[in-house]
Amino acid sequence: MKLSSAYYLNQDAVGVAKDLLGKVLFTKIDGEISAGIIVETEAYFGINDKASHAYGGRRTNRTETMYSQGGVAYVYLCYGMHHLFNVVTSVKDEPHAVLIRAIEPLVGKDLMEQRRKMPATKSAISSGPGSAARALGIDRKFNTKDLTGEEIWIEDHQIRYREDEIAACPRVGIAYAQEHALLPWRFFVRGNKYVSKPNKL
DNA sequence: TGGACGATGACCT
DNA sequence: GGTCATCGTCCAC
Repeated sequence: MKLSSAYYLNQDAVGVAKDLLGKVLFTKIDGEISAGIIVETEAYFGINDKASHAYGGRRTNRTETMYSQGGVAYVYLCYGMHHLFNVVTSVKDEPHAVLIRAIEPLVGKDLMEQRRKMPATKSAISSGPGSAARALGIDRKFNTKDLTGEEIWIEDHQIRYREDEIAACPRVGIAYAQEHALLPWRFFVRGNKYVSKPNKL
């Protein structure tokens, strides 16, 4: 049920990004559990990906997390106010990661409503990477945490989507990545209301 | 050591 | 469609 450490050693972050759709992301904070179905992801593919923080092999205090062996959380602050959560994949020193861009609330909806100060019926509660992380209570303290531990983990609930239910399109907010901005490394579940905009092809 | 800049979202018209 | 909040990170000085 809980994804094992072996799952995260996969060296194909694009494949993992697609495979994570339908998996369930859990957090347990102060004994309280919340979880959501992953419905939107983006792959950041190693040192040759211009959109990645690790492009060109850049190694800094922040990016060091991405160079860890797969199976840890990479969380960083974006625009001074949003915590973005990534799943680190692949082997040590290969900085691949998958950004979780949206979840569908599944467990602990009341907790999410408190954190987001809006009803769980409203799609904005967990739509977009900043909102999804906040709904689950993920902040910078989760950076480098083990994804097979007791605070944050991912489960396989046998939710499977057909090929035609999954869309692949260019990633969001990375215009600076030039030609790499067009790579279809964003995946989402078609028609799911929690998918962030733009949610059409 | 300072200043530009985000893998965004909320609220406005 | 437009504006702007807000701060850690990175690199040029």
